Amino acid sequence: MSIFIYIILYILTAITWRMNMNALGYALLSMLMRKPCSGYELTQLLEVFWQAKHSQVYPLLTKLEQDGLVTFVHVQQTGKPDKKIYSITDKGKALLTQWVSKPSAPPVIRDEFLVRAYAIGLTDANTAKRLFHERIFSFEEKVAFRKVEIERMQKEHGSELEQITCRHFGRYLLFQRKLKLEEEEIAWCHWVLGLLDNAKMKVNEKK
Amino acid sequence: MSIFIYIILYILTAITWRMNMNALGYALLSMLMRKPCSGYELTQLLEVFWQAKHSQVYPLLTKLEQDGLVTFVHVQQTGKPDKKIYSITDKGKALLTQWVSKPSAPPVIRDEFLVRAYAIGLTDANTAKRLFHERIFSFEEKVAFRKVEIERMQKEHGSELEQITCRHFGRYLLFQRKLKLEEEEIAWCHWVLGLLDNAKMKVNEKK
DNA sequence: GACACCATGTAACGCGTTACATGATTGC
DNA sequence: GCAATCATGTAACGCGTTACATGGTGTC
Repeated sequence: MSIFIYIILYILTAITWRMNMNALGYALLSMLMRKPCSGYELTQLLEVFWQAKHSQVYPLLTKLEQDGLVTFVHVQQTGKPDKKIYSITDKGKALLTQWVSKPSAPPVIRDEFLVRAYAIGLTDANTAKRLFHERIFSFEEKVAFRKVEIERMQKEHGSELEQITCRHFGRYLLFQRKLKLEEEEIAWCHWVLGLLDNAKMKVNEKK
Repeated sequence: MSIFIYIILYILTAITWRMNMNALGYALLSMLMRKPCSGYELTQLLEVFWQAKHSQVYPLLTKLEQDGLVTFVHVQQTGKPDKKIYSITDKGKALLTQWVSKPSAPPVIRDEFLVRAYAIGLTDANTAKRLFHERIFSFEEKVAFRKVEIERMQKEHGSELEQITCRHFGRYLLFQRKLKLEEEEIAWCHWVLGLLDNAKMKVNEKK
């Protein structure tokens, strides 16, 4: 009885091994669900997830194509280099669909700034403030950019955007999430700056 | 004239090359500023930054020791394996101090769940909801844990904790940040669940 | 009897980054 | 003239993960 289960598991393992699909592979497939794209465009769009480099994207697309998960057509352009436009296949769509409802691996987050924040006591209050102001500045840029993107989406697609059936629904969710988290990061920086100011005032009081 | 600059740059490069310090190295140094620790303990404490494995921590500590940035003493224990307690040296402290005020590399964030959220349109509304409920559950656990840690710190160190001079200030900042961001993540999930419910209601209206 | 915790290490492998390589067009 | 944008690729290297290895104590 359970032999069948082992056979199925074996086949699934074999497929997984042959395809060696990692999260980036699925990220590319899910991007291609929205619309066909070139490798170059995918590299830019991937920014909603994380910043993968083209040197990783191009070879992976070749691999996905070999595994029959995507196909591409050559497109000749004038004044610009030629490109390959990739589309997801039925096989790719099936693989992605069965992957979506599986449990997710815990997120990987590595942020140098947090180490600096941790060791902030090694600097004077002014340097500390400078570091947090710089952090705020870089995140405000991100927030501004994110807001533009969200508004553009809302103008283009209207209330349809907030429907699961909309092709851009997933992208919209991620934009909103990034915006929230980036704003929260800024709020945290201001809170820290407040603490640093309190400390300064107390020093002045002592004088 | 500019020859001096090149010599300085060369020396700095040579030092950097020999020490080959990455963010994890500085993370360990900053942990050791708070108190001497074993490699095992450092691996647990590193959780505030990101989850490094012991297989990375132990060899790195050996390297830091060879570079004279940390020292260790053997501590024999009964009922438990022996351990090495590492402390930061003056050289390590100096290196860390000059690193803290340098600009930070952009954070690395890789989260599989976001790919699933992006491709959520491939599943039915119920599966989608299940995925977001699971996400909420795992983040609520983190929030609860974080709150316990913060309260423990506040009880132990009182209002001194909110002073840059406190040895635990950095750690406190990071705990508060994680808490805020984790709560924001949960809020986002609830927002998404709201959208998914709206969609369902509209389907019902059509019936 | 199995599992989790404490504690330290090594080896192999795969993923991701940096750098090398090419080339036409548009804007400052 | 220089940099940026579009567009695709390869090669080398280092970081980080998984797995292998050991072994005593305490808990279910």
